[in-house]
Amino acid sequence: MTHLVPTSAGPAFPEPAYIAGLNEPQRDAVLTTEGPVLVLAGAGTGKTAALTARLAHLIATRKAWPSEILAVTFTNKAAREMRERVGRIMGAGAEGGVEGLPWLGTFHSVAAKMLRRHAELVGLQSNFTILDTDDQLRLLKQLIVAADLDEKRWPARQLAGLIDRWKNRGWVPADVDAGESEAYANGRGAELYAAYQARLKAVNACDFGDLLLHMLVILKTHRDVLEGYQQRFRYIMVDEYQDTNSSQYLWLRLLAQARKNICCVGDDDQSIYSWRGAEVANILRFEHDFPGAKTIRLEQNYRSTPHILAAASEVIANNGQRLGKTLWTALEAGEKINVVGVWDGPEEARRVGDEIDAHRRNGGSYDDVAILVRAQHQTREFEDRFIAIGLPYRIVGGFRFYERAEIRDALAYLRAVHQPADDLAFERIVNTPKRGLGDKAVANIHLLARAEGIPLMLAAARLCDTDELTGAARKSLGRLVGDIARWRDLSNSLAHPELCRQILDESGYTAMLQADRSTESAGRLENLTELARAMEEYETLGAFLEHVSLVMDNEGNDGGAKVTIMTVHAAKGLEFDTVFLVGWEEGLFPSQRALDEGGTKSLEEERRLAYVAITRARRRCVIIHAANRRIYGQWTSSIPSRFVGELPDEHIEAETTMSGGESLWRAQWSERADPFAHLERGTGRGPGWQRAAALGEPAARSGHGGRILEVKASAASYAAKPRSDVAIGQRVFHTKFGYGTVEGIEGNKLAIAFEQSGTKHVLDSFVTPA
DNA sequence: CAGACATGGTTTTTT
DNA sequence: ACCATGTCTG
Repeated sequence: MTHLVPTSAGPAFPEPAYIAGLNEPQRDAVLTTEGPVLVLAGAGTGKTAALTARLAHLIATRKAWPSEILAVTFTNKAAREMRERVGRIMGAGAEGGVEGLPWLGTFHSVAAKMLRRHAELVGLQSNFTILDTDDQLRLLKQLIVAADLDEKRWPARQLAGLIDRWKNRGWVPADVDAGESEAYANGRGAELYAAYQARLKAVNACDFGDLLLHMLVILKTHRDVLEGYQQRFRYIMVDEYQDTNSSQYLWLRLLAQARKNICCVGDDDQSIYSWRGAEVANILRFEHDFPGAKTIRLEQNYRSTPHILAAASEVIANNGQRLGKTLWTALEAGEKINVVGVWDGPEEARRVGDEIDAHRRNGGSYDDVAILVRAQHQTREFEDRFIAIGLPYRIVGGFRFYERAEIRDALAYLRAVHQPADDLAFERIVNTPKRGLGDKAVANIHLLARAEGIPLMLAAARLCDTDELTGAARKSLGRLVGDIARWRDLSNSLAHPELCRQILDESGYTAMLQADRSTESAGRLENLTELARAMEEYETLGAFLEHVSLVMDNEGNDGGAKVTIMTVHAAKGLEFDTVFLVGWEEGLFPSQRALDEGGTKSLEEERRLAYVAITRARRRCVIIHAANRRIYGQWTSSIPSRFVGELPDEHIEAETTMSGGESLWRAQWSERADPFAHLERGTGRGPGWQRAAALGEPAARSGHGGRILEVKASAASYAAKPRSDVAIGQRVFHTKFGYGTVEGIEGNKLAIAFEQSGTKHVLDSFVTPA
């Protein structure tokens, strides 16, 4: 065991700039380079600053060459930010050269880099493909059918979820015990997992979980490889440690075992990803796992005003299992948190819109503002409203660039060219665009491939030499196989963006989109142009494909200032001057699902989510709850979130837009009384929304009933027959979207090309002939 | 093979 | 209510 003297005392030479700006605990985190260190960094306490300074410090003091440092993050964004900041501190020095670069990246990208070097140890070739969820599901579906299971009863999604969970725990198929296996298809879970792994190997591919799992297996079974990395990585740093899953944890522990210079940064109060395998226990257990570990707490918050910080702290204090921190700030008091009760969803959106307008009139920028929702579907309400009043916004998340069908098709072509054994890619493109190769032809290819144990591509080539296929199909398939071979040759001589364009043209894909005159096809063609352009930044086709499979983000920074609408999850790590926290109602936040099945554990995770949400705000935080909301098309009444009740009175300013309402509802939570107690004898139709619906029949309240009746009326009109006074080509006026031309009529739904806001589908009852 | 109809399932999201 | 997917039918 190596013994190195901890250097927690500062160096004798003048303090470098990267340390000068740090507070005491931050310094401690930077200078305690030896031995295991856990940095508990509360929200907004300068965690990234400390982490980057530490990395810079290790390099600047020559404790390690850059290439001897491993720094892992969870998202590409975090990795990018860290790289940039270290670059700024170090100047050109960090750019590489003889000293190499630090291994800085996401768990998955680092693991992929390692795995490409040792792929053969788990039966893969180093140019293996990394599958995304879509490919994964298609593959699983095939296996489910092959196993003679009803894919309705046992959906591929479920199996994918289970396998993912097992991989997150670091389990290979043999590790799955009967009890776990029982969860799928009467105990055939493990069997299908094994079949899936075999299939992946056969097509020289792995999924995301495999990147870590395969490396874990290699490190466990190949001492030389493990020792190589243990020697190489003198220092290991981990960001967002509370988000690590078991497999990542085991992987880290193996790598850190020899030198024990591991520094993990995280915040147990911000652990919000247990549903994808994160184990808060990893951070709670750190001191136990790494004996002699030093724990450093970063507690000075530089982000939020005292009211916001105090409110957030009070809410999170309701959780049981915590390492505990006391956040404080030197900032001025500022505004209290605004808690606003509104009538319904549309009013919530109106209110937020109005406040943002006011903010703007007072000289604020749209960029300062974020609206944080619990669930993605909540964004629609705001989108509708903001389009109507012309307020610029951006929605973060949702469908990503690389998940779009046309992009995935194009990538499949590239993959088929790059990696001939990529059966999933081949399958995807074999009849896209349509080239007369239907189920029968594809089944034939599969049959031969399976019989011979060869990739589909090869089977297809052989099939063309036989008489198995009829004339047209044979010719068509022959042409495709020939084309792919030709493109593969071309890939050696042609720049890959150009290759991409050529493939899209010659395969008929471009023509297919051009022939499609639907509203989306123009955008799809644009996306493909964008794809080819994006390829220019990568050295090789292989490098590009690796990037795509690991980096699924697409930050379009077009144009001017915009209000940001996103989920609380997506907002972790970000901060905004003004934050609107909307939909704070029981059943929505905390979510019904958390209330129904998770018990205290998932309720505490929801509370951490609330904590993350509040602590995104720098100066102004507005929390809104609505009394009525439309859930799956049904109008439902709801009561304010219990988290609203947990906000301390002295730090909030409550308000309601309903006559005499607010205090009544909030009071129930404030008194910590069971708000459902008086409902028990209600409809008794189960928890959540139904129960809440029984509360005081808000829809019947005088003065407000009118509005809800109005909405109900419009919902009723949905079923009515189409209007006779609108026709295709007619110019109409819509109260939200302005003037437009009718492009299509489906029942009482109209497709209208609006002059201001593009083509939308709207109900005919909302337009008048212009 | 395309287009009409039915079905089911809707928290959070990375990699 | 809405969307994506799967199945049936012409």
